[in-house]
Amino acid sequence: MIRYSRYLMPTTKETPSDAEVASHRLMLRAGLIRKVASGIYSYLPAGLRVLRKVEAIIREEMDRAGAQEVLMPAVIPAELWKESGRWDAYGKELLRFRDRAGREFCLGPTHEEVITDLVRGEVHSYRQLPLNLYQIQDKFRDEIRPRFGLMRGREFFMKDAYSFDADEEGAAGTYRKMYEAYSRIFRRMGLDFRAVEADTGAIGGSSSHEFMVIADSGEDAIVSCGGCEYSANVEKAECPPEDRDIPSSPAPGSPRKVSTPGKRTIDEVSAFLNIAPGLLIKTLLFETDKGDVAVVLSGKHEVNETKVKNYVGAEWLKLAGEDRVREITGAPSGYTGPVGLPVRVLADHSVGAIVSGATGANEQDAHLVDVVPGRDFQPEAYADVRLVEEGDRCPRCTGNLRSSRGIEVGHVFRLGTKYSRSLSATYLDAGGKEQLIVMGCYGIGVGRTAAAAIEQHHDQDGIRWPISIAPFEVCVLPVNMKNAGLVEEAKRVAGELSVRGIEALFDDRDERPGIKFKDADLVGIPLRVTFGEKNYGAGYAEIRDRTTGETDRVGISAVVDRVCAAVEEKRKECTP
RNA sequence: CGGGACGUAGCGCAGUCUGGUAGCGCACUUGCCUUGGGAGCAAGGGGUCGCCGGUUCAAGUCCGGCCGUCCCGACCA
Repeated sequence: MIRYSRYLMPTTKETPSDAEVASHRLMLRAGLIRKVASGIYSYLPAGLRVLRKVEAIIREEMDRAGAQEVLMPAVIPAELWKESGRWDAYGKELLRFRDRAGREFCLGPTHEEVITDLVRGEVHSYRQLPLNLYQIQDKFRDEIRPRFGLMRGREFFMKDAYSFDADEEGAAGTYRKMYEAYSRIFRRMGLDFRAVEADTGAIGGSSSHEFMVIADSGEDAIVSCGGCEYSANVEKAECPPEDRDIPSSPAPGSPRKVSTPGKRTIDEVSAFLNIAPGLLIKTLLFETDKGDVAVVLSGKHEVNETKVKNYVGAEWLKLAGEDRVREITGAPSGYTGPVGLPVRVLADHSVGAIVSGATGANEQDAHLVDVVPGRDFQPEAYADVRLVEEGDRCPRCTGNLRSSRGIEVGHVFRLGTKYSRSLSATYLDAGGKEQLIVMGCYGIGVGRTAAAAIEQHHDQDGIRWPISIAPFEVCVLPVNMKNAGLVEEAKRVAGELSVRGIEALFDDRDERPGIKFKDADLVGIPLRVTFGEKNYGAGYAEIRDRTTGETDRVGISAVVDRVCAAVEEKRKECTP
């Protein structure tokens, strides 16, 4: 039993001005965290309790799935990162520094290098595989823009696991196991989530899923099918070739140039020429480390830069600036077209659906009409490079895609041999032949998961923690501290609850009842036992459910049993 | 890094335009009062006005530079 009067949980009535989203605001107001610097926080006692509970659930499920916990250092020598090639590739997010002797180090943003170094030193035989190691540890990423409190911090707790298998088949099995463990973990935290297909980004590897907690405040856009299980991050979501929904025959001859003074955007050109946006061939120029690329797609769609980047195989890519557009096309942006363009042209499938369209003339105030893809310009390929849209047909079935927003709380990757190759992690197979270890990696943001839970579980009064990760399960609240008998009785109940394995907060502060009620709601303790004077005089106390607001008047002798039953019930709701 | 905003007591803000003794609410301390949804009365404590420089008799206020913070974009657990 913890006494509130001695507990550092400084709640505030006022909202800190720099907190925008619910989880950030409520974590500050409930006295769970305090900011030290941008994206860097101290965890106060109750906040730490939440994190420890999240960690405990992760630990149990990782152990159940056969993983073993280790702990690696936050400080990592540069040599390992140079060996993997990421010292240069990872960019400014990697916080680097030197020790007194001038040796280079970084604070680990992720631990593929360290774990692979460990494993290559200890694992030499197929008999030692598979192996799955994880840790829950402080990470540092010098984020471009930290935001939303624990949602995107620079220093944060992450569970990161790394698996080592003899072959792809084994790795696929481990991946499935982790996928299932993750599903159990988030279900136990009472979260509404989806596992979505995702781009692999800087971590690399062959395939991956993100675990997204559905919330409007989420930073990621995802789509999911109403008819089947398909769901994906919009970065990744496939857009299969479309039917030619606007039948027409190609105009004979060649494109005609028309004057379009001052008309640069799709909407302007579409209105001016009276041509549907779907028949405009939008042309975007990109600069990449592999050279300039023009991407053409239907004017009704938007380009997906991740897909372009992956198709080109580029490390980086950016939309060409006004100056570069002029250099390449001889015209200001808004008049770019693929006809006669002196750079490689990549076409989205949607262009293949256009029999005859209009596009920029690479000349100020002019566009071309009667442009036939394949006749008037020849793209190097037709590929999927557009952004998915709500209502698109599902790539797996005949259903339609719905869009929503999500918070990425977990990410699982199949890494293949990316790191075992660069760091030479090998083993001898049964035939005595040297083989590369096949790896996977699996992350969960601990603080972010707690924040995501608040995003999904709060109301105007405060947090409504799922009991599995609440800082306390029950708040025992004597309304008047001057009434010695009442206080004694409340204290006895809080003590007995503790003895019966329930985490109770005893609000023994000499505050007015309103303040205590507000704080209990704000902090989000799932159950509250109230000892009021009238009820106490009649031999009763009250049990109130934070989520439903339901209140039961219960005889004092039955309170402990009733609370235990209610806690048990709530714990069950958080069982997968 | 590009765009926008902000920095005055622990928190929320006013004062800055138009230079002239630094204010309000909450919180905090003490006393009284009150005890079922952030009460009331009274008396207090708490500030290098983000930092450095400049203009001026005089700078929170005007000018210059720097630092920090938040929001929108590209990156990620």
